Amino acid sequence: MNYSRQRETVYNVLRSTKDHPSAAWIYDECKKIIPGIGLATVYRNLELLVAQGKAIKVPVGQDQDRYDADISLHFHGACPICGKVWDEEISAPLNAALKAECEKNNSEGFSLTFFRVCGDCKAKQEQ
Amino acid sequence: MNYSRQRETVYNVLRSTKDHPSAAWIYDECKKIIPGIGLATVYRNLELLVAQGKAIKVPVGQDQDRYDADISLHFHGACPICGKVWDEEISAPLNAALKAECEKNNSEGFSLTFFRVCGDCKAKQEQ
DNA sequence: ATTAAATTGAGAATTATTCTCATTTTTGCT
DNA sequence: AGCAAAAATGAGAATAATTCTCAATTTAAT
Repeated sequence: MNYSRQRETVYNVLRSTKDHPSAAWIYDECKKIIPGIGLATVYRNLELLVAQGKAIKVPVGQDQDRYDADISLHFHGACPICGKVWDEEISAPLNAALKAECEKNNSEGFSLTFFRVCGDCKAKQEQ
Repeated sequence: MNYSRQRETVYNVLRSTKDHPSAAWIYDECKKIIPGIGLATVYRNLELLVAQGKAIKVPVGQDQDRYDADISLHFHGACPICGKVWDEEISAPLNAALKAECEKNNSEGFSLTFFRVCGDCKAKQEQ
């Protein structure tokens, strides 16, 4: 695999945030750095990063996929309305139990997501 | 909300399987019972069933969403290649810890999915 | 420098899902 | 049974995220 400035930029942009961004957001950020970058290039390199284990795709059952450069064992909260994704703190015992389970059944990985309406969407509902 | 044969059929088809089918598969099965049923009707009623809490959407980060009429507390395995979804057995302690966590942070629900290449895809890889 | 392999950008193509709207079905009421 | 309002449908158009194609450019080894 050869070096490319585009790939490096996609990775840097993804690493720059904890917001679990969508491909479209990453594309917009990359354009600020490499104005001529193509959307397909962003998708291509995100897919590569995931295949290489340098990023994960966070499935939330919304229209757009979310990406995360944090590949450590951690968990997500997601708003079922707007699709926003955040890191969710869970108890140490649960953390340990999950880690053990994952090792026991030798999964490549797992995804644990709690669904909860986020503050913004709750405010809009109450209007 | 009024009764409709289409809605009942969508629900019955979904309940008839443990395969976590896609909307397209459900549509094909429904057509065997109501040949003239429309695809939009299937989507509409799946969405309704989810909103009513009679089914869940299983996000697996693949192209198509998967649905499940089993709304009990349980967990999934998913193949990252073909998107197949199955029910995954986990240990009682983990089960209890998850239940507690969910109640503690009063989430509407959560999704726990282990990723593992399925037998079919593994066989294809080795060819 | 040269060349083969890898990567890109542009836009077309694909595909899952949602939307629109005229028509049909359901249901409460008489 | 007959009627009207509300709900639901089917068909196909519209939307939107993602993938594909391919000629042109860039990378990296010789």
